[in-house]
Amino acid sequence: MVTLAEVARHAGVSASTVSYVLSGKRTISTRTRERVEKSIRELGYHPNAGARALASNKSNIIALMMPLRTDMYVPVMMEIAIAVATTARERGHDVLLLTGQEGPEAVRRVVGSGLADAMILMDVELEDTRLSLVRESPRPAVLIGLPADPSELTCVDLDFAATGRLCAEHLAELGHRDVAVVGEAAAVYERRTGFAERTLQGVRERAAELGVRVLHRPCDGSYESTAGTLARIFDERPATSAVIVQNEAAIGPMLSLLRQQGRAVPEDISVIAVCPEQVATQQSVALTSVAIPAQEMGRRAVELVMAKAGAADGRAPTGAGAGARAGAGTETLIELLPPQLTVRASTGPAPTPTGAP
Amino acid sequence: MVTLAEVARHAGVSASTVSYVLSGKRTISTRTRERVEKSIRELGYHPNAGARALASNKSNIIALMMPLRTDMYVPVMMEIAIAVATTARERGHDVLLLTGQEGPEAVRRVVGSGLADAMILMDVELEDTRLSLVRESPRPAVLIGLPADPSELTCVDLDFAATGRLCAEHLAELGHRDVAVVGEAAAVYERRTGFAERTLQGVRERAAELGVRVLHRPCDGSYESTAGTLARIFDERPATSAVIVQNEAAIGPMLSLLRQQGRAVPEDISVIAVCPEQVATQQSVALTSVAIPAQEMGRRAVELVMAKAGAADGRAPTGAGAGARAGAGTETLIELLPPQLTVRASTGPAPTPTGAP
DNA sequence: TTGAAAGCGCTAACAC
DNA sequence: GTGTTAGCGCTTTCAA
Repeated sequence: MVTLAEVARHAGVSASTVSYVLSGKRTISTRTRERVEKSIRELGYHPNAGARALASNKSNIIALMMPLRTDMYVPVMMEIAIAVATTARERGHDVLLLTGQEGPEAVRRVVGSGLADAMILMDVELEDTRLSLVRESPRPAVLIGLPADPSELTCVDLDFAATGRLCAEHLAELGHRDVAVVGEAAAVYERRTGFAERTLQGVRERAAELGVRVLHRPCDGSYESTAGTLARIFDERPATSAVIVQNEAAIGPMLSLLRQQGRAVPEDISVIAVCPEQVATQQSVALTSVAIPAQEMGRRAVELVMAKAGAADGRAPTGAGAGARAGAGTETLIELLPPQLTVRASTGPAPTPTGAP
Repeated sequence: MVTLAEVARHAGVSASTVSYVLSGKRTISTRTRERVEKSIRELGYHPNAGARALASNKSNIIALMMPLRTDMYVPVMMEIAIAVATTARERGHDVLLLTGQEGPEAVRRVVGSGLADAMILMDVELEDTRLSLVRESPRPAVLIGLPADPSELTCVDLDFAATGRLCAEHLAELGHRDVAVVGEAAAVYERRTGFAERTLQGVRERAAELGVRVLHRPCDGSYESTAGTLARIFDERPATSAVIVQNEAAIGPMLSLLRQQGRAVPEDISVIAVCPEQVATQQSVALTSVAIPAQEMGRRAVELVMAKAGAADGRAPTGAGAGARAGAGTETLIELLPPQLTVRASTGPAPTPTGAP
């Protein structure tokens, strides 16, 4: 294994010079730099990660904690994870993958061992057992999702309330007066991240303002469940002319069922989905949708967590020995990404009650 | 930050004793061990990962390299990743997530820096640019997937040829004589992992033996494409009474289309899918399927890579200074997981050509 | 059964 | 602009 010392000898300089060439924390003459870089290349030198972490007290690793549950729509998780990994690499960091399996303990372990410099937690629940640990952690953390009590935390999420409002508005403008919401499974509403409730609240709020009636039904996403949900909706509100779906699994079955029932989209019924772009465009009808900006969420999470890490480094101007907390940051910061509605082929004007115009 | 030295002082023992209590590499009297463990608990000690890696030359980290492309069926990737992470944790390791973005370079970086002790590569292509690096790497690696030339490599994959044979057999036993294969997108067959070809070959081979005719058509999984594929199939082989689908995206549309065409499953047409269990069971008809054992693949990959790491450690009995390679292992090892077919509601006896029995 | 001490490879003062 | 050097916290001989 090639060490920094060997590179130094090979280039005829001191170890610190090599180190500074690598870090750029000191100005080096072009001549020296080039010599060092040449040696590095010729010897095939790679700085040892462990030694670096030990000496600098920074691992250049961000821990990403995935949810334990798998009832979440997986592609979104994956897309976030990939965005996190990509963004982190752009900024010289690697990503450590933690599953929910280990539970809150993982936070302690990773932070305590100095394995990671920072954490990103996905799929945060309203009452998340990891939160107290995060608040006490000396390392910066960012949540993807919005817990019931976000105080002292940094959170990134889609603005689901605005999403709901946007959907209601779009349909109202098209003249719809009876709108149904096909939501997530009932269990999601009970124990979970709250995004479902927030969307629904947004829909109701704006719909009320615009004189649109809203009927909400949860749906577990299976074919049967979707059939049942649709049947109930048209049973209870025969005048329903538009559906907002916030449940990726239910989209396919729903379109299939509408087709079977002879309801044309969008002539007889309009459909808006809250889902990733890919899902919206790959259906039998291209869906008008509000995108779940998975990539952006992942990217912003990394940016925020690294900003916090930087702030923590910068602070405590070497000498003020008082503070106990290293500076994970105590401020509450909630970043809600603005929703964007893309009109495609699944929404159109409300059908006129009977016969011709 | 609590260090090992502090724990030692607190427990009234030497640093090495604490270290050995932690590693179990030396017998410690119960009395001493308990005292040390108590101190560890009371002080909230966590061994520093960087220092450990530096001193022991092992990071206890496995790198997991994900594919760059996203046209792979994502949930399977995710399931493998989670299985890898879980299994690794059970064995005291963490997982570093690498995306394909960085390309082969990532292999060099991670191995060179000692950041990871071993690597697992997912979604290996037939001609994969990472392979030469892997062969030369001093650290053990395991591939998930089977490249064209697996020599000197360790690979885990589902036995897709056997999968194809199993499907052909099942349908033949039910009396089907004309079978169609709805496959992956054409692009997949051209540039990719070869699993699609292997399945197809298995189907053809066994079908030929059993006197069953096979028609294969690629399909990109969109609704339109699936419709086109189905139309062609029934056009060219009106007697087709069974379909084998190896394309998760095409399953939903296909069932929907068959329904529209008034073809009942399984009375008029039998369907077998090659897909994860979850996908098979969540359709409008529970599908007879061969599972993609994502979890098992992830688990085995970790087990194999750790076995190789262990072997590399054990070998070179301290003194035989000759060998250059650290012992990543030069033997070729291919582990093909046996497929398992689960009969559900989508396959049944072939319909009799005309009218009654 | 336990201690003492020599590094592991790098960073970051501190000197010049 | 560059060199010297003292650690970072742990593992692991070697010695008792």
